[in-house]
Amino acid sequence: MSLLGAADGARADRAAGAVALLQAVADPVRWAVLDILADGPRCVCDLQERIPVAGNLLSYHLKVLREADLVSATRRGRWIDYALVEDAADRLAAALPGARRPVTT
Amino acid sequence: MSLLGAADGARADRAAGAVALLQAVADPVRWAVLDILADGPRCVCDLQERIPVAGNLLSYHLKVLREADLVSATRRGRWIDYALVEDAADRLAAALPGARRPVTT
DNA sequence: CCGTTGAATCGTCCATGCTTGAAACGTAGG
DNA sequence: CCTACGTTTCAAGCATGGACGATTCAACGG
Repeated sequence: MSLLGAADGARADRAAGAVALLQAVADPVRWAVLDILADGPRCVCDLQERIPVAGNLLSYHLKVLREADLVSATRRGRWIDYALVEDAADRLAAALPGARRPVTT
Repeated sequence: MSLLGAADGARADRAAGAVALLQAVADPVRWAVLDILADGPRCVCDLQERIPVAGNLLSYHLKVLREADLVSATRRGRWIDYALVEDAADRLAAALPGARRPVTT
């Protein structure tokens, strides 16, 4: 029960996952990626022309988002399409402090 | 127009403030503080007994939250009460990527 | 095959933010 | 006043995450 006192069990359970999720979003590049993907799936090359950062750097941030289970990647020939995971928006909303519903890990 | 290409003006406008807000929340201590304050105002000593971190450290994180305009502090005698700013929840919800409404700075 | 393109991975460097300990500040009480 | 308490501020140390360059991988086209 990492941070909160033993009395706050339920709160502590939400905390770890919620913070991890928010940390994934709280970066300029990753926020931009998610905001673009909110409009629908995009291939990496498409993201790259809208977010002016080095290709390898974008790849790094996509990996972080993948490991947070916020986006999914599917190869389409030479390209790779990224899309928001279906419940991404819900999980993020639930991760905000004070949210009534728990974070689904 | 920091990150997003010139074509994404509106998105870029939201980005900076949104990320700043999310960065303030994406920390275990600050998340715990906000989650507790969501139930109502609390004095620092009250927060301190529910979040087992050093006093000065808690004070540091409270300052970050103050500077993000998420919480307000008012002195009551020897103690200082912290409370969520009224529109804190709305501002946070609006800061999530894909949110339809812009972030009010 | 071989070159090219889209994308991911690796190794390294650097800055930023969290943590810690000590000191300072404001308030109340004896 | 002088002390005690609650809280903040200051001056470090330290770790971690993000940036960069070079390399690797996978798919397609000639």
